Amino acid sequence: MRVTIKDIAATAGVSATTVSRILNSQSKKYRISEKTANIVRKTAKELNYRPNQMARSLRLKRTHSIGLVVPDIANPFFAQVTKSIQTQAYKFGYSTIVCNTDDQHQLEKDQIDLLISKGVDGLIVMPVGIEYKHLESIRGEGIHLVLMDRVFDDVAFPSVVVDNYAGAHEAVSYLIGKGHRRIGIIQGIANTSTNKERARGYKDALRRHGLEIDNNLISGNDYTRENGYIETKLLLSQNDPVTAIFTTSDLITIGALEAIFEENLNIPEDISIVSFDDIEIAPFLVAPLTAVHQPKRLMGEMAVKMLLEYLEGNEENPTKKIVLKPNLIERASVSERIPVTS
Amino acid sequence: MRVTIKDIAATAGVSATTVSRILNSQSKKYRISEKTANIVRKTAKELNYRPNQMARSLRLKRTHSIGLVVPDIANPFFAQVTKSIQTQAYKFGYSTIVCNTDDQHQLEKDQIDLLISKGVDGLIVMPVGIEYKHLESIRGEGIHLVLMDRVFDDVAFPSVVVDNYAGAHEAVSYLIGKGHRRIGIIQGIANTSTNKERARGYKDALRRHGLEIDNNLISGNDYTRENGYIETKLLLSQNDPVTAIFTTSDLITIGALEAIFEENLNIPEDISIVSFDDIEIAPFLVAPLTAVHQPKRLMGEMAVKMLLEYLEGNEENPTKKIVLKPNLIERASVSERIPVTS
DNA sequence: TATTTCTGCACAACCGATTGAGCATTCAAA
DNA sequence: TTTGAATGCTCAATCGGTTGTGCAGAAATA
Repeated sequence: MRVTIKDIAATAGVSATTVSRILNSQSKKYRISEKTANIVRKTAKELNYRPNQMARSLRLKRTHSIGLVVPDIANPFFAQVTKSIQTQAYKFGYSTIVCNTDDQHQLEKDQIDLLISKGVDGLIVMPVGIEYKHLESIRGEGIHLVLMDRVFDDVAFPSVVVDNYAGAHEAVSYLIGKGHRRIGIIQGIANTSTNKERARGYKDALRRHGLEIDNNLISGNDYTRENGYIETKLLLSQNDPVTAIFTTSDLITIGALEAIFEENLNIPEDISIVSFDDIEIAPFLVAPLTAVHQPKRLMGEMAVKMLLEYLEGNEENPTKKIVLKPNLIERASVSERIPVTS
Repeated sequence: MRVTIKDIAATAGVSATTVSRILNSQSKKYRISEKTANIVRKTAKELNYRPNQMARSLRLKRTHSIGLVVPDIANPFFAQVTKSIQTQAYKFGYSTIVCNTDDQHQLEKDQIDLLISKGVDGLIVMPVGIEYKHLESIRGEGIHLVLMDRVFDDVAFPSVVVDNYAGAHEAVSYLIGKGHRRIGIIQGIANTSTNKERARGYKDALRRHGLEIDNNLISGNDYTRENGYIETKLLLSQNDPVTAIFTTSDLITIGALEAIFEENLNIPEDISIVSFDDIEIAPFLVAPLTAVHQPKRLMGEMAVKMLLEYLEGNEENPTKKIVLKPNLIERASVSERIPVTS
């Protein structure tokens, strides 16, 4: 049997109340003598006492844990954000329960329910991103959550995101600046905010430079390597193929690399790529990626800070939004082209 | 206020006991009429009841959550294992609380204490790996834990590991078979089981092929990219430099790649590499890595299965050990050499 | 000496679930 | 009609903490 506060009380010859107060540093407040306090602390140590957080949480209605809902922990982008969140939360005395949704809406709902059942004080969610009714109902119950990475157009949640539009715009403008005219895009999950913004950035950049938007060059529907592979294969097999691709995630890019090398093409000589995310390994890929860098650690830290401010009641604004600026990192996956006027 | 079992009892006009029994599918056992059961189930749904797991766990002494202690979630190897564990655990109705130790012993101890306080039913630990007193004392308290990846020589815990010796032996033998004679090794954290075994495999492979062990070629002390970078720089600057390096983790390898390209050397023409782990991205690095593949998903699944068997009392053997075979995946980071007889 | 004020601690309720024991009522058997 | 067994449900204790209130005895004041 694990040692409880009662065991300490018994061996120290005081009441459980007293033990509790001493161990919670409330001896002064409740006028408990230093002598008694010392005895209790000593026996607690001797018995190797470990407070039962379940009992504590039940009474206090605080678990000091947060739920983290993430599409895919094995994706390096999410892995890095997760680490940042976990580390930051721990610093403030919170532990993190991690759930994986595999970008499945139902799983997301189930996992969130589970987390709430477990009594998490709040949630950081990187949602699948198409539906949000469940999130609204949760907020309706007074449970704090902050969204990360993906948000929703028609409803405001507290959130930490990157300016995906600006990032994409910069990426595509960069390609245009390098002389590329036929630029493809491989999109992520349709209807997610990240994807919509990145696609919008892509189109606006083209338009701004007087280029036409060719729907044949707009492809893809998932942030996965598989999607990157397939769509690149297709893009490369077109009549007037692209000279550059804007891939909307590093995982997509990896699939693209696979396809490109399979076709015996070289990067950046035959085909240029600008990617999104800029995971740690991006510089060390076959083609060191020129990529839009997302400040993953910062994002995680801000999300935690924001959530904790809500939890501690220091944040008034119920839908605070933080938009971080991404920045383009130039490496070696883009070549200069002499534009061919068609 | 969140809706409790009492609320349901009140609106349904029955006792809390009855509600509890119905919602736990014990209506038959306790002879509760279908009529009552239906009413209760209906009102539970209507009130959007979510059981309070803390209360439940307090009473049942089961939280249905497991603690996962991992050195670095952002390391793709651990990220993949973590995902596998999380997914598998969820399948069996367990959630996973993830803690990061950054390979710091004190953090590991603290995090484990915290997890136990939170009432996890069991632990899967990838320990820093040098000290194990805290793990023994935990086991002494009757808390189940299974070790992964790293284990200890002089004390037996239930564990899931890979045959690091065999993997290393195969890797180095492969290099020798390709004609390499001056083969360096960049080690991970000293005194960890993984590192000791891999180093032993390295040495035995050399010896077996009649090669001398040159201590100048044995370097490194951490599974990080930084260590890979530094040690490779040093290896390359020796008088009679290596023609091949056995890097004991993919993260080390990435640092090595950095150093090698900085020196304007090519892989595999100038220098060959065999790595360890074989993370998902390994095929897409500047040099597609020939690497010892660890079955990450399998490892995670087995660890979960094993832990759950202990938890459910189906496993008698208190120190069951599972050793999985790694296998060498050939890609393009090793070249053939004509051995120079010195 | 009587009264008030501290000092130091304990009682008991509570958080939200689970569970062994028990209590009416109904129905069948004797 | 009485006894016994089902039937259908409730009581109250429990898990391990936390907390408002209260109660002695000692010290201070009158």
